[in-house]
Amino acid sequence: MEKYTQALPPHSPLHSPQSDSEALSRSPSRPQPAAVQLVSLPSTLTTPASCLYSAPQVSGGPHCLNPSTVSDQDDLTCLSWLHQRGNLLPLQPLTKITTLPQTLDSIPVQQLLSSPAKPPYSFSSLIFMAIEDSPEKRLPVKSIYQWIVDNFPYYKEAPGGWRNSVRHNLSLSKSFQRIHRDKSQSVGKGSLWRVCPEHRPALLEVLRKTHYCHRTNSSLLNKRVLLEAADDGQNTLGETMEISDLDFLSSNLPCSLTPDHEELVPLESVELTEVAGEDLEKDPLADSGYIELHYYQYQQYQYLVLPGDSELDLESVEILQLDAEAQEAAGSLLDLAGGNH
DNA sequence: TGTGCGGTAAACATCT
DNA sequence: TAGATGTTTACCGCAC
Repeated sequence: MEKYTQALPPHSPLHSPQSDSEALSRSPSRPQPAAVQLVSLPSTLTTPASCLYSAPQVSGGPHCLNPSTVSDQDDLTCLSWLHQRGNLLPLQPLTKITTLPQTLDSIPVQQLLSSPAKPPYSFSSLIFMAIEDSPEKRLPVKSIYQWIVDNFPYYKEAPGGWRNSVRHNLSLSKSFQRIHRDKSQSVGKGSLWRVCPEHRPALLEVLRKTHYCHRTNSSLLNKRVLLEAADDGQNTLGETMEISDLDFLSSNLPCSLTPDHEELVPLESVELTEVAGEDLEKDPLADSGYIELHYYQYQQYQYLVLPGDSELDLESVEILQLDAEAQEAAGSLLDLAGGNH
């Protein structure tokens, strides 16, 4: 069993409604008073699907989210969450994830991702992410293509017209600047493209909103459905459940199947070791302006446990994660977090 | 209904 | 010369 913790600023501008994304795996629900939420997160999927659940499990992953490490980030343009997630596919395999097969373990990842959905991100966002994900923060158009293909398999099989759209966006959008290559180092065709610094916050905002909109539109976020499924001893997706306390884990039902005969985590066999168990009684960060998230690993699933008195729901957590990353990327984490630092 | 935005297609020019 | 790259225009659908 592994445990991951990370502290996040609770009052970001994103902490409001919710966004979506990898969130597929963490279907949101409003927390009951003094409740602990548990979310099982399949973690066996490998790239690119793993990014759906990668936040806590990628090595060094949360560093960009942890305010304590902000100062370690010399590069304020860091979008290392792109690296942490591996990609932003979370929004893509929605249909796949929501229709988990009988036995997740027995289904090849490739099959799960056989027909990825079109990413909700605009081409501007895709280009932005691609460029930001590059070490030099500048890329030739060809590398932008490659990044998109690598991170969004949808485009691997999509007709070539999207490349035209990428070029169209690069040329048309004021958010991107063309940098003429030094002839001395001219290798290959074309110029390098970079993100126009003054438009970067706007791009981040668009990216965040895309995240948000997609999530709020997701049926996965329908708490009622989840609760009803729970009442039936079922878990709609094997992803989210809401419980009153941790005792539930050791005492409640064995896993049951969803109407789709999805295989769920056998809860009765889960042993959660709260490394810092007292945290659940009183969050030592309660007055610090941060909340602490507890991640547990059990077999192929991960569990996220929130303090019961937290006013955050899972969507908010998701939002916070993205937001914290985006804020840091923008170099304005402290400002957006309300100066709790 | 008008407007803005994003996606797509196409034509054309330029560059390697 | 071919293919990649860059620019521009036009059209469509959607959301507000």
